[in-house]
Amino acid sequence: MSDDGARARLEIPLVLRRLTVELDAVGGRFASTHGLNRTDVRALVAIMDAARGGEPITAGRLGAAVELTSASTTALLDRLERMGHLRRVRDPQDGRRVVLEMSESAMAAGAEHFGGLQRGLAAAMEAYTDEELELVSRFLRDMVDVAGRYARSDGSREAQN
Amino acid sequence: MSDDGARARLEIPLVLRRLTVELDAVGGRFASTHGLNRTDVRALVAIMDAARGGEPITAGRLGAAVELTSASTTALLDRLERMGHLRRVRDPQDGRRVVLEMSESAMAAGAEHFGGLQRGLAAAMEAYTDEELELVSRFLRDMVDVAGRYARSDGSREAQN
DNA sequence: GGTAGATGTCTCGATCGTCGAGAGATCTCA
DNA sequence: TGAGATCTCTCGACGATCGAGACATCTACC
Repeated sequence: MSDDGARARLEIPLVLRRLTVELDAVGGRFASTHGLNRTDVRALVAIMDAARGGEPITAGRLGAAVELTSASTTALLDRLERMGHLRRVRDPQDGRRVVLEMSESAMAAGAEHFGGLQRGLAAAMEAYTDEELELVSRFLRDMVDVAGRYARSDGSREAQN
Repeated sequence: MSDDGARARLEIPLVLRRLTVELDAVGGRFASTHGLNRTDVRALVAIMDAARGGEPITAGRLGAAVELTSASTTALLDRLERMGHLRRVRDPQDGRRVVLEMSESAMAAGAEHFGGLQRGLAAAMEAYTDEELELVSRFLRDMVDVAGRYARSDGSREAQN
């Protein structure tokens, strides 16, 4: 192994964590400029992700995603609905469920805030070739898999490969 | 641009966000297994980072790092100190300052929890060559720079290159 | 059909984290 | 030495979260 390779192996975990700190700070700034707290932002992200995936999320599943009790989830939704960031819609298929729809204004605010970051990332990626970006993308997906295993392992033993 | 390259350019921002979500979840699990909240974990990370850098952090600088008021920072430190995760030490050079030292037990708990993740990441990196990892590391540092600019830009205009 | 249990959301009261305002101690510099 | 700046802490208020439980709806079995 070359010295540079050894250095990269040590640095990458550190840089990954710094990256999460910085991206978290971007979210924090979005929160403060819109009068939201961190939980609210995490919830909006989860709702937007679900909407992008085609299947809007329900109140209960949102609570699980952001790790809140049902009482806290209700309060969270009250806040976001009162601010006009989402609508609660009764599921016609299952009258117990409440499905969540983000408002157009919330979508626009998100696009406005994170669009700049998105463009910055795109600009930085210009310095890389297609092949390099494919490699990076594959690497990042590997990291997501590893992190996902440790995030959800039960803690009684090491996460498995 | 090849199709795969175009796809990677679209995917990388998404994967980056998924990665932050997963790594955040790892931290959340650490929090819940140790009776901490997310702010506590962010604070411990900041304190540990500073300690690793050689210059232990002060109460005020920690508050700035985790974006809390001085009142909240005092309460945060009270919590962590009561749990035995840190010690407050008066700065002999400046009697107003309180420098923060993590306890050995907190360091050990962190190492135990995140060591598994670290080993998982190292194992995943085995599948890559030194040159590939150097590229990935460089790419991630670029992303940190971009994110850092957007995290700290004043919002009145786009962050500059 | 009807009933029992499971499921999803909400309400209520209590607790804890965060804030704004300001006090007290210490440092800096004229 | 004194005035202002800086750093941390205290106090009271507010808001986010929780646990327990109520209520409506769905599912499955008789």
